[in-house]
Amino acid sequence: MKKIEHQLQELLRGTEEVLPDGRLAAKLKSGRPLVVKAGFDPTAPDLHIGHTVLINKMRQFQELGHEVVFLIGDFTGMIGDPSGKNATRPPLSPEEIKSNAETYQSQIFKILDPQATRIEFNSTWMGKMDAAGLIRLASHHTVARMLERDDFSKRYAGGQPISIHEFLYPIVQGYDSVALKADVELGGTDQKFNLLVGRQLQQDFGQEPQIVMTMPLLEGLDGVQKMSKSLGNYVGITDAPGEMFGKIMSISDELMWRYFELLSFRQMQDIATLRENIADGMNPRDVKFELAGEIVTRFHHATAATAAQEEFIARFQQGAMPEDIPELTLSSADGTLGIAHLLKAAELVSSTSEAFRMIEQDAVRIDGVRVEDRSLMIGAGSQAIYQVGKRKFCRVKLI
RNA sequence: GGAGGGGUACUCAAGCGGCCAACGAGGGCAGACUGUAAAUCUGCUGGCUAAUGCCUACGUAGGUUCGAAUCCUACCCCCUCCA
Repeated sequence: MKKIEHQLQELLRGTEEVLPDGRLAAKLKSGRPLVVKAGFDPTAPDLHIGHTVLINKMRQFQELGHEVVFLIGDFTGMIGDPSGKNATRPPLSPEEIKSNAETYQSQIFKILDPQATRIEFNSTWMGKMDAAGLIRLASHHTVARMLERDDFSKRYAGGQPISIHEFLYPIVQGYDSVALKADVELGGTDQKFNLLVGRQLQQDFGQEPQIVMTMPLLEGLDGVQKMSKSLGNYVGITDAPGEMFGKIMSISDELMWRYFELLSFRQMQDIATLRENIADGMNPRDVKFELAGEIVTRFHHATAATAAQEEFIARFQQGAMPEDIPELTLSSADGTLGIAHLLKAAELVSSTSEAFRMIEQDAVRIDGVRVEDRSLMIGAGSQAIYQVGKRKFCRVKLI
């Protein structure tokens, strides 16, 4: 194992908070592999790269020789974590939980070493616990402490309902740490309260309390709001290489450094060097290529990354058409079709009204030539590439 | 159970009988600029139509009126205060 200082430096990279202060070094000094736990609520089966910030941290622990436990909260999934939400969340069915958990596993091994990762389900111990046991467990925490949690207190003050079972979520999550004898628990900043409950329960159960490490929630492509599927500002880890590459290239130069810190496996020193290079006049775009390439390689292959970059250069720097343009054959009723209808049929626009707007805004091209006449009729037998804006293309054959 | 306030486009939020497909802001899209961006500037942002124009929309259902998002009635939902 590497030296303590070295381990610490790497482990602290990008972390939001490590509690309690200074205790991590002491744990590391014990010399034994630490049990590092991170729990996942099986609600969102499709991960985006924002979720991988945490998984990357797990990987670091793994590389340093610690025992990483990927805990799937199948039991807690039945409760539905209220963290960060101002409303009660509907619980999942056992079938949904099962299939989501499987999706998780297939996705995380793009980052974690499958051999060295321990996967646990908290139903293993929680499923066996009877009602009396749960009541006994619940006696370890108080309502007042529960209400310290921001979202609970807000809802309580705001007169919104809090179901009793929601109080059980942090308690069960905390008990997971007891069951696993966790040394460290990782989570997003929104998990801080739950993670701290784990410390308290461990102490009650006569264990040394775990170290709590929180990771920031990654900003989305817009650089402002948190990355989330519902906001559409995300990069999914199952996105196609070209799409993934393009999305990362679209982030601002400033945000790029944040992504380097939280998503790249490069050493911080390397990243500092890149910063210097840009200060010396290097094009930030080329550095962003490095980042995009690394991410695409991680979730696909190095060859896919190279291809994505070449395509990107061809398309945006040289204005070439993309290679994989969808093809479509349309038939016309009377041998001719209005441009607006054609664009709508090709799903390049959502309505003919939108098609007209796009034409008026100089956004429509046929084989690279701008369309200016909104009443343009396309004759049967023609074949051309239709383009709306910079990104939407379709090769349409009209018969 | 009682009293009051409110439900408007993707979101927030004006309008309070005709000039309203509905001010403004955010978001989104497009164009210019660029490094692909970001920032900035400009435009667009219900549907149908070659076009004049037509149709559908302001919680729901009716009504008054030449004419309603705006007035009336009933209903549904949300919020605040009291019990």
